[in-house]
Amino acid sequence: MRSDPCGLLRRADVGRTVQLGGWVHRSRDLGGLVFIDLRDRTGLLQLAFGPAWSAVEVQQLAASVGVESVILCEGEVVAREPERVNPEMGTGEVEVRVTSFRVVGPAVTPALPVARGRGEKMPAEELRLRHRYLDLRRPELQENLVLRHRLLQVSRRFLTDHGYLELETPILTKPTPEGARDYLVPSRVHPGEFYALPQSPQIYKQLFMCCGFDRYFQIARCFRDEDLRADRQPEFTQIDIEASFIERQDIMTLAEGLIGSMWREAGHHDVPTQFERMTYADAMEFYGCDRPDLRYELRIRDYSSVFASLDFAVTKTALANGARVRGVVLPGGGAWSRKQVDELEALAKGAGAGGLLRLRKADGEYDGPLAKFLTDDAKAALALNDGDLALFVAAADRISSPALDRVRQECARRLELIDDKAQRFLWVLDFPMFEEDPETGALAAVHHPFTAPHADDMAAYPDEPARWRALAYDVVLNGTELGGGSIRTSDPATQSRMFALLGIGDAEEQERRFGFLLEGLRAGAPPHGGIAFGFDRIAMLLSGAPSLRDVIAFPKTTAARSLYEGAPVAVPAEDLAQLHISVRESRAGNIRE
RNA sequence: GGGGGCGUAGCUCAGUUUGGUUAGAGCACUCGACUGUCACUCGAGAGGUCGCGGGUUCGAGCCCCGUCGCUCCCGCCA
Repeated sequence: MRSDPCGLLRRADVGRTVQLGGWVHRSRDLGGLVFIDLRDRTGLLQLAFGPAWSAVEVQQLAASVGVESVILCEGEVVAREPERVNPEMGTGEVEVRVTSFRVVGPAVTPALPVARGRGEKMPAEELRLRHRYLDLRRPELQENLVLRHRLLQVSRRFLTDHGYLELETPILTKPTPEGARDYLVPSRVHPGEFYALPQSPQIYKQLFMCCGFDRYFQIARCFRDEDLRADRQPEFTQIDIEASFIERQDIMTLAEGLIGSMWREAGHHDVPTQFERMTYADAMEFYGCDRPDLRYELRIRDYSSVFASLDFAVTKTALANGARVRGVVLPGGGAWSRKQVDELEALAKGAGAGGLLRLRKADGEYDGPLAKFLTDDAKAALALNDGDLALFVAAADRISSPALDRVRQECARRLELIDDKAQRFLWVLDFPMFEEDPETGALAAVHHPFTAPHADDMAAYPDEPARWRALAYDVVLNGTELGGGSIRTSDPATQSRMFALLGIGDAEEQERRFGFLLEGLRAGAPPHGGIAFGFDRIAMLLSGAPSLRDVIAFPKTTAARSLYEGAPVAVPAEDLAQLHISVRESRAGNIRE
């Protein structure tokens, strides 16, 4: 039916008679001559129709066929004369003079354009999703999905070559009370009981290790019933990895290799073989967040000692209460208007800070509420240059870190400090094992409850689990988390203790909720650990797409709906009855489960 | 759960500031002309529940209230 994909014909094919099939991308009817740009996933090709080589019926058909119709044709590949070469087309040196032509899939007028003119804006997201069968025809989205395919293949190849087995885990699993909300699936055979869709294959992959599979990976679909974002879908794909008889370093080396292979596949050949490393403590101290963007500095510094000597009420009180005064110095920020700095303060307040203390230096003079309190020693310690703006937050670290994080991100953007060509990969290491709820003091796992703490921390502070660091690691690129993992607790007694520290002290409850993991560990567990990568996010970064929706064929809207098929939907009462589910009406009168 | 933006022709938008005749443009579509175009060009035509509902008014695309949808962000995402 087809001798060639249309986008691959080149000068070397001149003289061949070819059979082609594809979609009418655009057409130009010049009266005596007709041109059609034929499209398939390999690209565009110009078909030419003229009285010298096309029969009258063929010319008439070509002139009347609508865009997006599917056609089959036959013709001869001819070279274009030099002045008629189209350098923007891969096939621009040739065209096909069509001798026979058939419309096999006539198309109604498309609801939104597939072929866009230069500078023409994209249709609204809602329409693109509703008419996804057209949107996915656009070369940009086709390229994204083709890249996605290549990234999956190169990952499978890399991991397979390193001895990893691709093993599958169930989609119908057990609800997990911690973490994100589960998608629940009612059981028909067991009235009132529910499966959950997996948030991740975590426990299964650890059991694989207990079973001796030694090295596992899976391109795993995961589900979380939380609110969406541009970079968050309820259903997403992760590259999930676990290995036995390994240490943290082994997983990090493997991950660096895997990332390198994906980045090379996407055309980036300058990925370092070893990524930079930073402890969580340093990341929080100097960047205010656990996934710093190293493309710019604007480091946060501790100015507590400078302020300790100043008779300034705000900072004095804060310091007396055990807080610190931390801040950033912004070269050139002194030129910003009052309003522009107010906007920064709004960001800091949005992150929980009471406000931002401002200090500006211009022509050797200091300006701001602090200025008249500054001693010569303080001025020397601050070391401001003319044109600098310094912004301080006097608060506990858990307030000042996120506040200064947002401020410095916005300032880096304003000061155009971000080199968008740079790729700064970073390992963030030694996350705390637990975080303490500031009100209740209750512990929650920072990574997850199966992560192993540093053995020496447990030994040094046996009764202060809040001080334990975890053998966890995140890999970060330019401020975006690509993946994260940890060495797991393989000793069942330690695992049991972790559950107890997280408030699940009751042995029976532990067995009920995590029994099948604990049993697996008790049956002989090797030391093991792993990592998982957010694959959609990686595909988004490598394709340059602005949204996860542009690298997922059929994504959900931010309200978690599919607009093309119209899911979710209400189901007939008899179907619900089979599932032993009754539905009550919400205030708005809409049906809700 | 909260906040911001958007919703006008098939698509992208103008019109909303200050309510006032028959709501416009470009692209797409239909018809016509055209033998080297490649965002072809030129001429003509058709195409509207101004998201939806209610209110104010002599009169609403425009003002008010509500609601729905899309989107961005906060919360949330072990």
